[in-house]
Amino acid sequence: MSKTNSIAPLNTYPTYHNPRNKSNHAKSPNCFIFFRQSWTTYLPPPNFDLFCSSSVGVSATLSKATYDVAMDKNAKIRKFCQMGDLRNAMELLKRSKISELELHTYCSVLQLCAELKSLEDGKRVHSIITSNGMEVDEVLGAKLVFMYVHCGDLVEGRQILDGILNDKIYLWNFLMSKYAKIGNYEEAASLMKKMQKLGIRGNPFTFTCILKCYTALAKVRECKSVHGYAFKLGFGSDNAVVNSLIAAYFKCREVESAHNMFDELSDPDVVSWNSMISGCVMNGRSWNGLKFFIQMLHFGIDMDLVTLVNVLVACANVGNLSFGRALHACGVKTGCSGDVVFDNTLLDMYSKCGYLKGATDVFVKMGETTIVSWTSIIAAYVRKGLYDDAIMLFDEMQSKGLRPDAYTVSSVVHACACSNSLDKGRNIHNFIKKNNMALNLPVSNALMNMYAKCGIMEEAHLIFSQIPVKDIVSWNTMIGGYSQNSLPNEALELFLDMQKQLKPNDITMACVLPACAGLAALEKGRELHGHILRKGYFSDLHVACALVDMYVKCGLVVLAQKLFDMIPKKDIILWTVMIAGYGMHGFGKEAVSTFEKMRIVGIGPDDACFTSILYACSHSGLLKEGWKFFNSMRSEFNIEPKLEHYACMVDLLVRSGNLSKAYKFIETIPIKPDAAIWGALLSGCGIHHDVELAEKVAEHIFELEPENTRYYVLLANIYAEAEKLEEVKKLQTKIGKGGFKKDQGCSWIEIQGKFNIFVAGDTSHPQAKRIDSLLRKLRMQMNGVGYYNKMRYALINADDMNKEVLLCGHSEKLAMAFGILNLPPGKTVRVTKNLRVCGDCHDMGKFMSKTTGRDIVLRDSNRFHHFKDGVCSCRGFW
DNA sequence: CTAGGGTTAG
Repeated sequence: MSKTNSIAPLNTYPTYHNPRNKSNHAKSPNCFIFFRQSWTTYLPPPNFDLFCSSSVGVSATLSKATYDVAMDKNAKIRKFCQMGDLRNAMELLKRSKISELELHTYCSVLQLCAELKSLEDGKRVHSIITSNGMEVDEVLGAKLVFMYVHCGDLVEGRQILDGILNDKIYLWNFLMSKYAKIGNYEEAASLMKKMQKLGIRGNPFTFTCILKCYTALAKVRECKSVHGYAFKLGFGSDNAVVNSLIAAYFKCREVESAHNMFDELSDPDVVSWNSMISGCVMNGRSWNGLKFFIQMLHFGIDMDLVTLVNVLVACANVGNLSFGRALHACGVKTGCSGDVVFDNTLLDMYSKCGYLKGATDVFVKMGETTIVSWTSIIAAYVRKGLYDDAIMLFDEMQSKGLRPDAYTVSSVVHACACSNSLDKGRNIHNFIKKNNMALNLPVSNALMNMYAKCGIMEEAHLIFSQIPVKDIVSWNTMIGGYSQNSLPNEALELFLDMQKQLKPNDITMACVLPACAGLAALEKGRELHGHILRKGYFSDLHVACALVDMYVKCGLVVLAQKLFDMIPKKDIILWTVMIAGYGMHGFGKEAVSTFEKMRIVGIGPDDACFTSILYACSHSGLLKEGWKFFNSMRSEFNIEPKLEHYACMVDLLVRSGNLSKAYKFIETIPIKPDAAIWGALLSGCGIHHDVELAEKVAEHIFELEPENTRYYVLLANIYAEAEKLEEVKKLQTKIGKGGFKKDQGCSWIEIQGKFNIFVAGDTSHPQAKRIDSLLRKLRMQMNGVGYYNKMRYALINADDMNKEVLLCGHSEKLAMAFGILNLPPGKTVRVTKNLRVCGDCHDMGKFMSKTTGRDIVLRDSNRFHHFKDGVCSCRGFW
């Protein structure tokens, strides 16, 4: 079976929304300077007497003498604080008597502790305050909260805030924003609820912060409720609040609400426009995002760095290179180019627009590179199929001392998957284990995909089973992996498991359908077709293609063709599937005309497509056409034939009886022929009874694949037909001793969604007697009209030799008979066999179709046989 | 003293 019949790569993943943890860029490294400047505004109030006679009791009772000393000490400590000398301030504080210290001195020290983020000193001041018996009132409490929160002890800060019930909004906001920053959105939300309970009015900061939290928690209803509350308090026209709402709605996929918010803004600023652009992009409406950008320029709003970054992403998504170049120019003009984030995004834009040179140019000119730059340039090489370069870049990056993150690793694992580099893949897997990155879901998914692509499903499954919370990509990857590795049962089983937890999507369909195709599970396939129609997945080319392929392989070519005709934009893979489909069913002329139609619509054939058309020609005996296509590969399309193309040509020669030509042809192949090519010739020797050539050919084969039983059986049959029974016996003992892997012949038929599986000589089936008597009756009739029992077919597979199965016991006969007995009259009997059909069963099929008046479609491991009125569609070509 | 919009992977 040619490889081309499988559909395109199935693991194209859905792009789904990933709420990002935004780093707060406002926290620049010079925040200390910022605090030092603002701190000077917190110098002691001018009227000290007034201050002392207020609620602070301790100093109010001081005598004039102590007062002066105290004044001196307090002033000294505050002086140290002013200069940022925490050490001396602390020393003096510790050495001072309770009676000497004033509230404001404590405040100054706490402020400095906060600025220097010295939690230890802060705590000491706190304990001094407590042991001094100072009342922690609103002023001192606020300062303590500020210190604790600033130093990162949110729990202590929260506790003090709860105790003093300060209604200073900034303190609440401060705590809330810190919780948001560390990702503890639940705690932030609980603060918000407490504020509401206490009747503390929020301000714009409160709302922007809480919206961010609820968005991160994906709480749409809570966002809406905050929306209502903020508007009730009169913040409906505050740009920051409305901008936050726009972002929140977009991230919750409430696109319409976001647009409504924007429309209500009387004076949208650059952030509002940026929010619209990014919102459109993240909701898959990049083109709309670009429109907003143009509109924004019409309104005279100046773009900034964020604008450009957003628009570049949109541009990358729509793949518009020329627009991207214009944006590049904008970046230079506005001074954004040179910024790492801008350059990273620009690089990625070029890469996604397919312009690798542009991406590398940006990369080499970058002064500063980050992990994102490297990941992007690696992904750029992967996108172009330059997998080895990508892997090299990965190594180079590490030698520069940059540590790959989950993004980088995913890209490189993907490169290994695409290039079938199992060894490199394993290396990176080890790296991942060492760095504890296997906990990252996309990384695990990428690894599974890599192992699946390399055909190691056990390894893939091990990873799959260790993922605690699997997403739809995990399931799809695993199902698709089983499908592509010819493990359709495992694929379907997993598909059932998946549905207990998740709803399948379009990609799931494209992953399961090949499993149905593999098993010829028509009922299941139809069920999926229904689901696809209800969900509107047919518009996805991958899905449509998989559906066509499924129907082809379930034997319903006409239906497959109808679906094929309905697909408006066909790609090369779809055309290839249809051509291969016709080929499998022996509709060579249709295959050729489909190929020509494809040429007319301007799609150039690739090498896989040529395999399909050559395969079709050989299976329909189209000798002349076959050679024409084969020769055109080089002359017209500049495609160098691969082994599989040569194999088709050998097949074609063999089928048309040109055995010696085929032998000579094999000798001229510039690539070393494999066992399959010689095997095609060997079976040709069987059909044309050429024992001498068969022996010569078999030598080549046994050298290449000494453990493949198939070829021993093939040769044994050739000997059997030539009545060289001694030779047959020799081979039989060889096979018996060899302990070779045997393919057991088995056939199955699906009736009302249930699979009935038959193996050769099986008498355990509940209907075994009925089947047997039907077959006996048919056999007698056959003999009566001149068919005779052809002993030469008796050795069609290795199993037969061991079990000495009688002719009549072949699994495909049993399955066909079972179908005739159990399907309503007029319904086509569809049987699938895992090996090639044997000649006697083929005769039986033809005869059955005539005497019972039934259409029988038999799919074997090589092609389809449509039995109708005593004739088979293969016309002897199989 | 606290805020709203931004880059990389499958």
